[in-house]
Amino acid sequence: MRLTTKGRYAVTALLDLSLYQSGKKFISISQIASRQTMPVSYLEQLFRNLRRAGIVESARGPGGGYRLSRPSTEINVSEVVASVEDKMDATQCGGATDCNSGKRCLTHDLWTELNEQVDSFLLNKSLQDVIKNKRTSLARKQEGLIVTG
Amino acid sequence: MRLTTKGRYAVTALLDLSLYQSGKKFISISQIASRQTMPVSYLEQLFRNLRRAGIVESARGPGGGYRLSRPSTEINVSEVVASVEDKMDATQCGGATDCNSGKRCLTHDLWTELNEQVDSFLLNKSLQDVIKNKRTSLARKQEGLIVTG
DNA sequence: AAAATCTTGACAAAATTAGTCGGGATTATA
DNA sequence: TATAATCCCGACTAATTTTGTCAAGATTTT
Repeated sequence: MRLTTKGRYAVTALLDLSLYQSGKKFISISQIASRQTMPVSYLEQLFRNLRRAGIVESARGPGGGYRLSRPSTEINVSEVVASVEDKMDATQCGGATDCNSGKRCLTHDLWTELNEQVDSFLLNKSLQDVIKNKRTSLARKQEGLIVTG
Repeated sequence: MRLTTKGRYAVTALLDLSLYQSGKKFISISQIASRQTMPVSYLEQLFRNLRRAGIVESARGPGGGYRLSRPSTEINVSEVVASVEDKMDATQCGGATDCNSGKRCLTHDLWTELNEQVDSFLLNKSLQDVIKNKRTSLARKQEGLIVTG
């Protein structure tokens, strides 16, 4: 799971959509762009990926635009980020188990584990969670552990 | 907490040091470079930062080199990464609480929380943990939680 | 027909990261 | 004291990645 500003823009754009989309209405890219001060053509690029990933639906022509294809409670941040970022492997060895002349490179498991950690965090965050700024129950439990553990 | 190949190189180099340093002997950069196939001059740059951060000690002249300034159980991955990476703020708004005309930007808390998550993971991993490829007790507890919900 | 909007691929600009280089300082050893 | 090994430093360049633009086209509503 790679995370650059691209992924962050995508999440922000979708949150904007969640907030301003009433019912099944479509929202145009230019509206989002002006509200969130992002370049229109860059957003177009991102929405292309979001649509292919089945996260948003589109309609052309006047009155057209984009809308979420599922309720915001059913879309998690991980899939949003993944849809716009290129794949990265955090291990830097192609994920191969024999990356260091027959045996795993020293840090292989470390980065793999970190990756899992980040991904499970984002998987458990729905767009709605972010909007309500509410921590997931998973997050709360983990925080508890960090304190006591 | 930013994480690029630079930070990963630093961790790998220190693991090499942990593995090949016997007693208080110093290990030269050129040895590490050839074992881990990393450019000498790039390693020099990293070790400069590691030394300033108090993670390694150095000695010049023949027989000189670097050694850990603490046992590998007392050095965590987070500080290693932080010592070579420039500061980044994951929130993309300077960490200010009023990043979006008076109120926090939509994703502010999300990225802050993720950041904390990653950092606490790396903080709880010592170099020794990585070498032994053993999961920290924290990690085990978190994994348990993920499974049980 | 006209205007609004998405769709696409290729391209360009900017920023970041990775890595180099030359010269210097220090220290052990012969 | 000379020599060689090694760290030390700042500035620079090269490579890569990310960010963002552009032009032309396809749909759809009015």
